[in-house]
Amino acid sequence: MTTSPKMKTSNLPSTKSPDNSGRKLSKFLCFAVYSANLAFGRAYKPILDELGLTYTQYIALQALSEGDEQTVGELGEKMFLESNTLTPILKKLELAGYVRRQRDAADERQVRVTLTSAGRRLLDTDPAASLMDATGLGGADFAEVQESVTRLRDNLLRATRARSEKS
Amino acid sequence: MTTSPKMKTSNLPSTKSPDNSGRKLSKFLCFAVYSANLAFGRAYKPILDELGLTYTQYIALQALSEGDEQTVGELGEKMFLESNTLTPILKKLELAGYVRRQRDAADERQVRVTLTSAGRRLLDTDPAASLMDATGLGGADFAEVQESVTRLRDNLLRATRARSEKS
DNA sequence: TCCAATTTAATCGCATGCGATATATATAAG
DNA sequence: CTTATATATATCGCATGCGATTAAATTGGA
Repeated sequence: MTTSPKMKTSNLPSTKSPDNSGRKLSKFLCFAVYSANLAFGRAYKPILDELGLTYTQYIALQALSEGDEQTVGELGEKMFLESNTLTPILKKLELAGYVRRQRDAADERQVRVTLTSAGRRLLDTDPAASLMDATGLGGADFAEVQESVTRLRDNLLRATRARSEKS
Repeated sequence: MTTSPKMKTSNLPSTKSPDNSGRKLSKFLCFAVYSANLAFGRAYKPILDELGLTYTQYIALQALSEGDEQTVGELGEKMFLESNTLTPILKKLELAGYVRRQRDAADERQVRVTLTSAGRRLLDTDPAASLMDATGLGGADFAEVQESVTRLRDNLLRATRARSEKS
């Protein structure tokens, strides 16, 4: 969260300032991302409801389609989540029949997760295809926004990691 | 969520296809936004922990700084949330002393919410100032990404709204 | 070999989001 | 005036995220 550097100086005092116009929510990049994420979830909802999936479950299936026999940890690296969040989600996907979970025989600590044929079939229908239009972005803009947001994410994670290592 | 149209055709069969390279998570705009939102939350966490605030509570305070005596509904329009989510958050902020909540005398259905002087003081310290660097974006890029993501959000919400009205 | 440190998942508690519903107030119809 | 409808907020249940802890398996060192 940040105000632009320019506004910052003109915005400092405010012990009594009734003028907070420089602090509008719309100026915050973090809020843009926060609310865009809510908007994506709402756009997906009607489609995923029909499939009995949640947004996160759907993303997990996509991540699982990248490779068979992934461990929970590997999946977590892709999704930026850990087992505390993933385990309950994967159990639900298993119960729904989209995923198979089993301990690795060579290392019983790990759990290997793989899409079932039902899971693969579901993704092959490309349920979210209709949402392309909803973004209002042409192919070029789409790729551009996708790339800037990804870079932003990686910058934030790198900075956060650096901070926590310093302490 | 979408694969690029080009890849889609080359990706259809997969009854046995081990090649799902066209379906990589990194190709999904929704995942970029999803994970960037997680990254923002993690970047804010150490700062907000010191203040005893959560990320959403912090955003709510920012929204409240835009005007005094906002109703829950008005705040919800800014944050894209409704009373089911906001009420518990506002009660916590009230308990923490950053916010005042009181029924509107003229219309007892509404609740007016206003920052206390403690709440205003907290925002005046600009706790998230240090995160500007973490974005890795210069002022120009910052504004540009902010604007594209906001437009994306508004497109999605408009499309979602249109769909739900048609049904 | 034996045992302490490490690694991987899973569990638990708390704070959102959100659909569905409940409650209280205000407004409109008759 | 009385009642039906509409509106604003709050409550409840479920599904994430996430810090803290636990449990089980593996690894490394004495």
